Amino acid sequence: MERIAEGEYAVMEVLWNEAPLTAADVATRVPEDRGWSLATVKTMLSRLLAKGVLAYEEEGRRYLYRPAIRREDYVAEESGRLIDRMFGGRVPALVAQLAARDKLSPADIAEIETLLKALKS
Amino acid sequence: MERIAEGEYAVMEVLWNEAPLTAADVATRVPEDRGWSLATVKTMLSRLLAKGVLAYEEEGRRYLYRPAIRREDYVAEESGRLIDRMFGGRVPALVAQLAARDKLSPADIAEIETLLKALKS
DNA sequence: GAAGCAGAATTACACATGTAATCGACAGGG
DNA sequence: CCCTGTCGATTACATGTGTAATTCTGCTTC
Repeated sequence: MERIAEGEYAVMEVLWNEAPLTAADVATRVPEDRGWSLATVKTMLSRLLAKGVLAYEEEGRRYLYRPAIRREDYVAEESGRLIDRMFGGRVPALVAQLAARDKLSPADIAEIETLLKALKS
Repeated sequence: MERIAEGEYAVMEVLWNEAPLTAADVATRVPEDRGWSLATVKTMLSRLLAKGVLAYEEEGRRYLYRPAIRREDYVAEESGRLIDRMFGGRVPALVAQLAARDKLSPADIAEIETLLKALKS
């Protein structure tokens, strides 16, 4: 699966939330703070098509875009990459790091514990 | 803190493991599979200096390079970025994803549980 | 039917990154 | 003293990315 750049990812997010959409619709749904013009969004869409992570169907003269890959799959790949690179593939090392940085609220801890408990049965 | 590109990161890894080192020494320690020439390694070193994430001291005519940022800090920043982008900042969502993908061995689970238990006291 | 508008396609351009080669300075061996 | 190897510094060049503007083409509206 081709790599998706940071900006492109924002477009994918939109389409993972709602699809199919026209280019114009995607543009209105991209987070405000990107400050993108419609032209920029169209560039992103083309590049994502070229990467094969989006598909489209023609609706009259317009395209309706939709994701061609599943969000879970991409997210899994990216997180795997990070865990491999930064933690030698060891998930516990990641969790230890988060713990050391106080990134885990008591609620997070409880939630994770419940998750893990369920896994063991 | 400036962003470190994938390739540059490999150089940082070397120096986080052992520092200070000369450019030549870094080159020999970069993973084989990169297939980098010494020139490439030198480019990386310059760019990392420019980004302020490396420092050096002169030893005669050579530089001895050493990290100017701590590995933990950088790793924390990067993992935070990924968790924010892909999991809405929710660590349990990340763990759930890993679980759903069978990325957690029984040993991992046990290790994480121990970790979390320690946190609560 | 001409003019404009709305889509996608094409082109643009600067900065980042991967991957070097080349340059200019100097140190050490003959 | 000069040659050569070794440094860092500078330059190179293709591809990716952010961020558009421009072009081409066909539908709509006078």
